[in-house]
Amino acid sequence: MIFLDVEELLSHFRSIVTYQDLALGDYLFYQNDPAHSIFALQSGTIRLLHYTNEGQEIDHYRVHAGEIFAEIALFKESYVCTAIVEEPARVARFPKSEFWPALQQDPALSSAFMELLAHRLHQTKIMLEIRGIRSTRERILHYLRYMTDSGKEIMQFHRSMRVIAQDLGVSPESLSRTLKQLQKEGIITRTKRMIQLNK
Amino acid sequence: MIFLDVEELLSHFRSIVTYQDLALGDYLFYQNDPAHSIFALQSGTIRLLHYTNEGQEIDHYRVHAGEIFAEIALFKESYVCTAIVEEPARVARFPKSEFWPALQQDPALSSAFMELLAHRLHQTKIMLEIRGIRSTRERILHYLRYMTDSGKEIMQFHRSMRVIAQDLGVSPESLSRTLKQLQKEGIITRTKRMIQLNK
DNA sequence: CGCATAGTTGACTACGCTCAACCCTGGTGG
DNA sequence: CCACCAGGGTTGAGCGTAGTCAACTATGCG
Repeated sequence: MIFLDVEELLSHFRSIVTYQDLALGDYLFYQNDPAHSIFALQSGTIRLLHYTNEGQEIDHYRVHAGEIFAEIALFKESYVCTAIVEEPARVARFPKSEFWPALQQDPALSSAFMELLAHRLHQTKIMLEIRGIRSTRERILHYLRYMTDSGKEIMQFHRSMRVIAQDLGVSPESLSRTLKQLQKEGIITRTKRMIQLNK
Repeated sequence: MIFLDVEELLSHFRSIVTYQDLALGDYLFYQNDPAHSIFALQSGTIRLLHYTNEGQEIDHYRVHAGEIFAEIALFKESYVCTAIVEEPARVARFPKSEFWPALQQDPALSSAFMELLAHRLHQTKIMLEIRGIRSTRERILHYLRYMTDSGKEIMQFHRSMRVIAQDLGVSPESLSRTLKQLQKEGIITRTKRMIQLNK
């Protein structure tokens, strides 16, 4: 049994998972609260941050639909950061008190979860590298090359252009222009919802 | 027993770890090779990439000194990417055949390793978010805020400016100028090897 | 003491962001 | 069935910022 996506994790733990709807501005947990659960975000956006001694907010990162978050809570007594709802969200809650023992008792489950973490780390590092590329053009090309290869020569995207742009750390306008240019040069071909890289 | 850094991992597994020196251009492993070990990089730089069916290189990311890499190999039959030495490197090798059973048999070890992964994921996502900030100035400020808070108000860096610049996805010149500007505005104070954020 | 390297500064350029208008598509209701 | 609207996507114009390349300075090391 191997799960590499959130869906399988959810279905495996359906008996312990509870769901919760949150409104904009809600706090899901506060830094230093007892670390009681880990979560998967079904929809919406959540911002993780922490506060300095002087009370200043330090941004960590945004969590988007489909992501697991607060896994670190598994290993800590209390949350290391605060979770604020940025777009109305639905979260799935895995209580640590049940989730953790389940992992401990089932080596297969444990290694599957570990694999999930390792896999996400890998993906995140790839995106980090892509965002490190200065030139927008090159950044987009690297992104396309990476995406198209995992997706077999072609990349069809369910995600909107503006989300992809955000992913790349580029303005939507820049993305649009650059894609147009690449198309003009014959490097890619585009149709409705897909981009093909021409070898 | 908890390890959150590579050193402790190395010392705990010193009996199974072997060391290896690599020259520029060497291949540590090839994609599709049987996944036989995971590694920690002691010094140098290694580039991970994979090849498409047409033989084109697709960059994944660079591994720098102090990092563990190829953890995914633990969960796969074969390597998903190729490792090329970009700067002469020294690597520590953990053979999967010994490392994996050790994890399986020792729950404490297993959860420590899991924590290591979760922690790295967290850090990487934070850097990803920072690199997503468009304005160089803001990017640097966020970076400083994050770094100084974990490190108690002050950030002293062993890493060179150009490495930090690379970390931020900014040219060294830009970093230099921006720091100077921030200093002029009284937002930071700088000495030899440290930067302080003034509240 | 001098060389090598890291860091800084300057001048210039161009890339990409912003803001605005516009177009196009799909969904909805008359 | 068509008209309208909303939203995402594209284009245009202008500007500012950050990158590049080069020279120069500071620091550390043999």
